[in-house]
Amino acid sequence: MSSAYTIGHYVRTTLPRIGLEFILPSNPNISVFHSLFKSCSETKDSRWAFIIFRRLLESNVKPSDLTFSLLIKAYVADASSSTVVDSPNAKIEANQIQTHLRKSGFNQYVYLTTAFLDFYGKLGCIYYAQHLFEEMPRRDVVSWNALICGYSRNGYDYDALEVFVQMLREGFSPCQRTLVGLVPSCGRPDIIFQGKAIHGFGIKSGLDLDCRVKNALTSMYAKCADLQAAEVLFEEICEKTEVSWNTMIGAYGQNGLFDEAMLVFKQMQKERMEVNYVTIICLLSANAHLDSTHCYVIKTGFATDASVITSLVCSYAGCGNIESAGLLYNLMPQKNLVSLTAMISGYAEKGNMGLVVECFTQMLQLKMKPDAVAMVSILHGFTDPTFIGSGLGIHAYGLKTGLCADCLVVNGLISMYSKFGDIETVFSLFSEMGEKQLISWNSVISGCVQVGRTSDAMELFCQMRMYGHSPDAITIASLLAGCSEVGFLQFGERLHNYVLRNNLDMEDFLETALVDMYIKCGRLESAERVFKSIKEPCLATWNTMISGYGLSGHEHKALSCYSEMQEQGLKPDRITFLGVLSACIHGGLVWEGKRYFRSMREDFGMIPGLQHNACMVDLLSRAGFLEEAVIFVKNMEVEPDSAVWGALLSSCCIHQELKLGECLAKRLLLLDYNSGGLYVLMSNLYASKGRWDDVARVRKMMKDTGGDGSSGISLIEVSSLEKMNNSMCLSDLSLNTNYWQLSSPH
DNA sequence: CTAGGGTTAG
Repeated sequence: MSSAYTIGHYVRTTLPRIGLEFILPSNPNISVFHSLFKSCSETKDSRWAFIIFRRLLESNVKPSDLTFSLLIKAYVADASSSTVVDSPNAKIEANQIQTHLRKSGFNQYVYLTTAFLDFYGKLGCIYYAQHLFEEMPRRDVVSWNALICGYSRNGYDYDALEVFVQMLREGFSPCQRTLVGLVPSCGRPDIIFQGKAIHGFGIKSGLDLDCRVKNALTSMYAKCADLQAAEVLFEEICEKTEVSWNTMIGAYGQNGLFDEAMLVFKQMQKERMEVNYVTIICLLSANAHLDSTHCYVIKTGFATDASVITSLVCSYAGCGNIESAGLLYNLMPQKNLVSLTAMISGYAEKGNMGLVVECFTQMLQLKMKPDAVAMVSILHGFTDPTFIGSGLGIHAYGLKTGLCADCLVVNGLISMYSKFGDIETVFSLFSEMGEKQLISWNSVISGCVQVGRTSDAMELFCQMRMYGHSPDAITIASLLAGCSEVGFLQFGERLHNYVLRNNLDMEDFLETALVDMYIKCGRLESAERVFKSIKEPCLATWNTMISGYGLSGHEHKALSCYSEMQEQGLKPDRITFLGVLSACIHGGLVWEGKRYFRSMREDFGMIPGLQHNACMVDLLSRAGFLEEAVIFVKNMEVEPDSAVWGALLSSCCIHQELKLGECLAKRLLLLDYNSGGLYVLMSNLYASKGRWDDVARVRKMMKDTGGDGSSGISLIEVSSLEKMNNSMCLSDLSLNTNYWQLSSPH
């Protein structure tokens, strides 16, 4: 025994560098191989396990059941790290070992088949596990546990529950481990009811007294946002382990209670609990102060832990500090899919698609297998039609690899094609989807609104209700945006009512969408009412209200709204200034406009963009200061674009400045600005001077270039009434029919 | 048993 141990120890330290032949005696016996397998387990390195097994067969040594047990243990010990799980070899090797197991007849040992079953579950090969289980002539509680755990950890939550019921029916008595494997499957709002039943079962059987069962239950309730239940369970645990504490930190973090998470962490240290790497990961996901946590990681020596570094990369990338994320990522000796995906999503958020594509290439070079989440992160970056080529490429990659079968990926594709304006592809992707989740409906509805097909969005909304989905804040916000676009006030009001009656979470974007809808539909008072009801409007909502006042011709209200916003301690952004400046244009407030334009740079350090400059040109020229406007354009730091020249030109129309107008029109044509608007303006300009020949000439030019202006569309609300009523009677929006009759058409 | 990457809105 002692010599075997020595060999094992020797192997552990030197195996990777010297060949196996060097260590093996000429006539090795079985115990030598056993101790080699043991050392693989100890070092959590299964890379040599298969080679050793081959040598064993070559040496004509007959394996025993213990051989297989130790061999599979070597794999399972390594399976906790992701390397063996990601390795395609592990699956093939396990298959081969299993064949030998059958040949030698040792598969009659329940414990050996169960060990394989468990390993297949850990590798994610759940169908192999299932198959093995079905083939087993005899099973024990451990076999059932392994199958339940396999289903559970691979996301087959219903199957896990079903197997549990079957297990009870066949008269097996669950143990603590059964529940520990099963309970994580119930951490979903749709099956928390079953989770509570299991909890009850645990109480009745006394199995819930086990700390690990209680940990799992705590986490289950936290995942369903039932923090009270989680707290009660946590308190109930007599001997809390570090896992219990981590679970509670995670519970608060997942539900946005960051201060509470921090308190639990402090309490944990007070109780002299040992902080482990999962604690750090939980803290990071609970929005702990990034710099301090990073320091803490370095001081406590967790900086060598790959999972911790991965989490740090994710946190830095998530808060927009992609530089720090990149520095850390580059220092990682062993890159992994999660950290690289975090990098991709950071670059995508910043719109740096060059680097996104580079990361994707790196992913393939490093032989990582992109999964659905990685795909979605990449797709997310393709924000406009300039990326159609790369977007199609990624779509093709998804088709080839089978990743497009994942509805996550299809959702990503739907929103990408919406941004490309390719609504036909959106529809075909959507119709080919099997089970359509709420998020898929939302994606396609928002896609319709984005490309200006509001009536299709409404129709889809009806269908969505027919399929039994309840709209959420995002559905409503998308539809409200559609209402704003076509001025569909009554539908917008119904949506508002739906929000109020169903206590939908009044998130920032929903409030903003409501205010915007009322403004665009010409209901300033309603917009004001909604705005005043908001406790703490966010910057976007303030911006909407400011520009709304401007749009409605209340420039002074817009400006006082702007001051009020600053009194609330909010800092304006570029969009705020667009609202403020356009309000000045509407009111002809030249002096004020100039002041705000200056303030943008002097008080807030923002460099005015093209749009801000166009506003100034518009402001000056409309008010008749054409000469000053021209000087302003000449002094601009950025190259003027069509909007700037267009603003000048339209003022020439108002002030009948023919010569300047002609000069500007030429410039615009040189900019390749070939829009009907330009010809219409010029035609009007000539008409104002009575130069009818020129009018005819411009009109002909317009026809020749095919730019006959965009035809106007008039929308009357009543025309959509029927469609809307259809939608309403399917939803509980229509339950209140009185409202519908009482509200007079506006 | 606890844990890290993602989607719809803006």
